[in-house]
Amino acid sequence: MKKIRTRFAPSPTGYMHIGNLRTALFSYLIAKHDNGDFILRIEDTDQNREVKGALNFIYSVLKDTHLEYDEGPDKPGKYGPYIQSERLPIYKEYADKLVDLGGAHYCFCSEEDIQAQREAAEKKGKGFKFVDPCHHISVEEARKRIAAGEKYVVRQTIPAEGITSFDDAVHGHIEVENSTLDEQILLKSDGFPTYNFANVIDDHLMEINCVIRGNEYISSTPKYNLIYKAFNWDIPMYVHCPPVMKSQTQKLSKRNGDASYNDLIEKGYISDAILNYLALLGWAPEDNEEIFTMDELIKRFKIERINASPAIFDQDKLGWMNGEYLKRMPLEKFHELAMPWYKKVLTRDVDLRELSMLLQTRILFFAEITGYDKKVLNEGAEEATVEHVPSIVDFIENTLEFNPELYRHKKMKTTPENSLEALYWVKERMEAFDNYSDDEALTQMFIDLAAEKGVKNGRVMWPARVALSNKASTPGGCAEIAHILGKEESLRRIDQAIKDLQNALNA
RNA sequence: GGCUCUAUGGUGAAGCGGCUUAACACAUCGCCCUUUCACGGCGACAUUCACGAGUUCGAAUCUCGUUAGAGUCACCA
Repeated sequence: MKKIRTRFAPSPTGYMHIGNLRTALFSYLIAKHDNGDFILRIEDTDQNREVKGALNFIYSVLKDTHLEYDEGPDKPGKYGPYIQSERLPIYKEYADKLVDLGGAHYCFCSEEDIQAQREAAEKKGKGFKFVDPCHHISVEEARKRIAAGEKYVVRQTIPAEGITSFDDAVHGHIEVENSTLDEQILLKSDGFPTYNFANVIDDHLMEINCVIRGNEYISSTPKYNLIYKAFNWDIPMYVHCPPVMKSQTQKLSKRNGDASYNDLIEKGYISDAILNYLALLGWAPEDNEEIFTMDELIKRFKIERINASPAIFDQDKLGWMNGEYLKRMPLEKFHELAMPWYKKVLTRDVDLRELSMLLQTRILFFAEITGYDKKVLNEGAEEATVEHVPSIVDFIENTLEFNPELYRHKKMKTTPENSLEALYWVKERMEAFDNYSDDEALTQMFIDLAAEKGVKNGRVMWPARVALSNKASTPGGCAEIAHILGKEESLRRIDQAIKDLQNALNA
């Protein structure tokens, strides 16, 4: 069998859609599974949509996701150039050839003409299908008019009758009647090809023999096949991937402000985790494993196991997977990644390594350190509401608002009253204690204290933790927090808590 | 509206005609561990595969229809 060649062909829009990235991943995996080539091609045939810097953006995303391509604009191969706007003469040449072969014709209709036809049809309440009057202009005459400077487009010629079919690796055999196909424009009046034409020409010229793309191209695939046939070229294998949805009825989209790859990175998700999660959207391995390295994915990925139905993007599961990646990495690595996030919210001189140790098993993604905005789509509501999730470590930097009710805990058997008593004990012990960087010694100190007073651990530890944080839940218990805060600050907070509690109880 | 695709729990999904009284994972809810939260451990969570016919000794699995959703019908990709 010939070496498999797949391609990823994004438009430079400056935005990496999750569904798009997933298509790139699948293309990469399919190629590499069989030791094939993965090509990057830039589809920039619409000059109106040019976005500056978008090219570098694509390179950088592919780089940090480790989707390494064998050929691309910045990695020349023998099929270049890999940017469509640099291939204009090629498309012109093949368009003319296709006209000669009877697969296309020149058309001189203006957009206004067509628009008028469409409106007339709509008025009558009929479905519109453009019937091109230029069909009957002979090639010779058309070329004369073109030579004379008339504006024109090249339009695909579709046989009036017959059926065009193709086989899709995920959807099976698909048949369409030619009469339902539109005679789409192949070469625009500005001399640029449309996507519909350029992708066929390029795929053939670049010897792409396995085309992996989104589901939305299924309906135009028969038209592409007609072009392949007119040229008498080999038809590639097709793999049409189901869409990635945000809900049953809505696609994930930029317009709705849905998460893109970059948004996820900005929230502190790990790129490996994102890719791992994406692989599982619409694809399933043979066994029950879910956490895979890229190499494992390459080994296991089989086209037959791509699911045909749409997949809903589940933030919760992504979060879980990201958490798994965080837990599995060495503490050193976690600490290094967490550092920039700490810097955004913590200026106090505290033991950040200790903090990393506590956070590694507790956070799902790094933005939990700084706090973040979360979009909540309520049942039936059109607009998502934005909720701010506070930082998980906010109590370290700032003294949070005092609330005596936090001291009341049924299971710990604590009340504001007996907490005040416990805090006197705690204050005395902590003043006499010095080894704040030793978690075990610190914990032992609390345990001994409880034992001496003849109470359960919780009776002294719960009040201590609340006094140190003013929070119902914190990463780590009183010993860890005292460690992080250090002796001086810890004592300051205990004193403050005692004062606050006294005031509250007197009032 | 025409054409095309899809349909297993809240989510991702396994299942490919009998081994299924439907795996596994996320979420949720219990319980245990425990100085809170988390981690970890244990357990609960679809009598049923959108619905209706049909084929078959036997169907989530095959066929047809219905319904629902999505895609497409641009000088966008």
